[in-house]
Formats: sequence, C-alpha cells, structure tokens
Amino acid sequence: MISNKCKYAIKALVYIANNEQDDRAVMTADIAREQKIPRKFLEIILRELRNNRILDSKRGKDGGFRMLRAPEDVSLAEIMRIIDGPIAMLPCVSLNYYRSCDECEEDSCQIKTVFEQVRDKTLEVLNGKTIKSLTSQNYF
Amino acid sequence: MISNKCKYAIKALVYIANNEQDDRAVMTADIAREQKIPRKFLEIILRELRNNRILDSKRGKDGGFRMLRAPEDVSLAEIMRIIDGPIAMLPCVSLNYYRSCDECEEDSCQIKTVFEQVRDKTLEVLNGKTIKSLTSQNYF
DNA sequence: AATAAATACTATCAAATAGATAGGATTAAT
DNA sequence: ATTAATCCTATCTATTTGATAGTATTTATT
Repeated sequence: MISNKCKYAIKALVYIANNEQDDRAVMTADIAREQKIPRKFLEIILRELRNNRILDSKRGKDGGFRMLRAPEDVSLAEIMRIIDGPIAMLPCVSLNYYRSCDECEEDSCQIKTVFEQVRDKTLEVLNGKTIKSLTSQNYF
Repeated sequence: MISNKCKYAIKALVYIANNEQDDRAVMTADIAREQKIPRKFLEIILRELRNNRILDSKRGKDGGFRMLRAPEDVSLAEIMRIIDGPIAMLPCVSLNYYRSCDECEEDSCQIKTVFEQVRDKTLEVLNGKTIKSLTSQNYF
C-alpha cells in the first residue's frame, strides 16, 4: 500500500499539470477543494514536492504552485520515492534505499530473487508513467 | 515494503518445507535459531499460519510444525495476504481487500489504472512463486 | 502605507501499526 | 512425574500515519 499522503501528492500534481497556465499558478485551496484533500495536510505535501524541486511556488497574493519540471519528465516512481521512500518490498533489494537485512546472508537468501523480480516489474510500470500521462491532455 | 513479520513467515515456511520429515515436525526453536528470527515473535507467526491452515501443529514433547498443504500449492501471494493484508498499492484496486476511496469517484479516477497494472504485474510473480519453488529441493 | 491573500514554518496531537517480550496454561511422550 | 513442546493472554515501546492549529512571511493591489 502507498500512503494517503502519496496518493494525495500524485493527485495534486496531476491537478496542477491540468490547470496551470502561464499567467496563473494553482492554489492549495483549489486543489484541496477539487480533489477533496485536507487542506493543511496538502500544504505539507506541496511544500515537500517544492523542496524536492518537482514544484515551484510563489508566495503572497496570486501565489500558488506550478510544475518546475515538465510533467512528461516526472515519473510516478520518483514521486513515490520522495513521499513514501522505497518502492521495493524488501530493503535489501531497493535500488534507492538499500539496507542490508540483519538476519540473512544475502548471497544465500532464498527470497531475494523473487522480490527483485517484483521490483523490476513494478518499476517497468512506475518509471513508464509520468504526471503528463495521467492528465486529461494526454493523447498517447 | 513487506513487514519483518511477513519476511519471517516466508523464511520460516521455506525452512519447514526444507526440513520436515514424515516422523518429525519442525520446532519453533530450531527455525528461530537457524533463521535468526526472535523466538516469541516467531511463535505468533507460526500460530497465525496454523490458524489459516497453512501449517499443522503438534503440541507437547516432539511437537512442532509441518506443512498442512503441499509446499507447491502455497503461493507467496497467499502468505503475504495472511500476514500483511492487501498486496495492491491502493485499497480501491485490491482484489482481496477492496475498499473504496473516500475522496474520488472511481469511474473518473486518474490514478486507478496504473495501480491496477502494478497489481497485475506483481501478482504474476507472487502467484507463480510457491514455497516449494524457494526450497533447496527445487529443481524447476 | 495599508490591506488582503497567498505560501512557509513550527509545534503538536491522536490513532494505528510494527515489532516485539513475558509469563503462565495446556498438551503429549517418556 | 517429568520434560519439552505449543498455546494463549497481556503488555509494552517506538515509529509511522494522518492530520490540525497558529503564526510568520511574502506579494499584489489599492
């Protein structure tokens, strides 16, 4: 399971990609209302995406958020790693958050291979899907 | 990520499948020592697998655990569902633990499809892998 | 300069989950 | 009886999840 926070992050990004315009950033309050995301919680999420250089923000009146990078260059895998951490099911097969297991010798671990397979199949999907590919402007 | 509990469950089952014999059940203490699993925690896990009719147990002296069903008939997906619950990344795409999302209309949900794809790819692997296929007796 | 409206930041909190541990009850073989 | 195993109940701590509250800061407009 991904967290609610991560689900909200993805939905917020898709909403921003769908609604941003050259002259107008997208406001937290609008995203919260339209996507039914608790507003104060959403603030935290958007700030986190901004700190990770996925979003750009503008403060003050007429402020809000817009994509810092092109929506077609932001994959779901990247967002999920920022918000939830590892995508792999075992720390010892994680590409970006590797940690060794305390209890097993990795060379002889019986279960490592199958979870490497799961990881690869999962990433085939999540690396291939971008924020752009989830927007309504997506015709591919 | 799967829980430690789930990782322990899989390793314990593979150990049991590898070590059970007609005249001898496998004891918790042996599994705990060989697989470096905290013993009291392992007791809870084995009991849970027994309650779900994966294992059979025998109490008293010379007691222990053995597979109730053939190791080639027990998939990883089944074990993971027993110990950790849903395999899907969103409740609304779970086959065995479906729950609707509060905040979205499912018909128009932008992110449902991609997580259905992840689910299907994941299950292709986890349904196909059995306890038997992880044992040292596996030549397939 | 004042006002309004937006994000940024800090602190806090409640509930659930994870990851165990302790101690005794029960069962069965010898 | 004794020994050795599972079974059961209770408990505990730390972390994570999912938020909420309140204030500070920034910016556009008047």
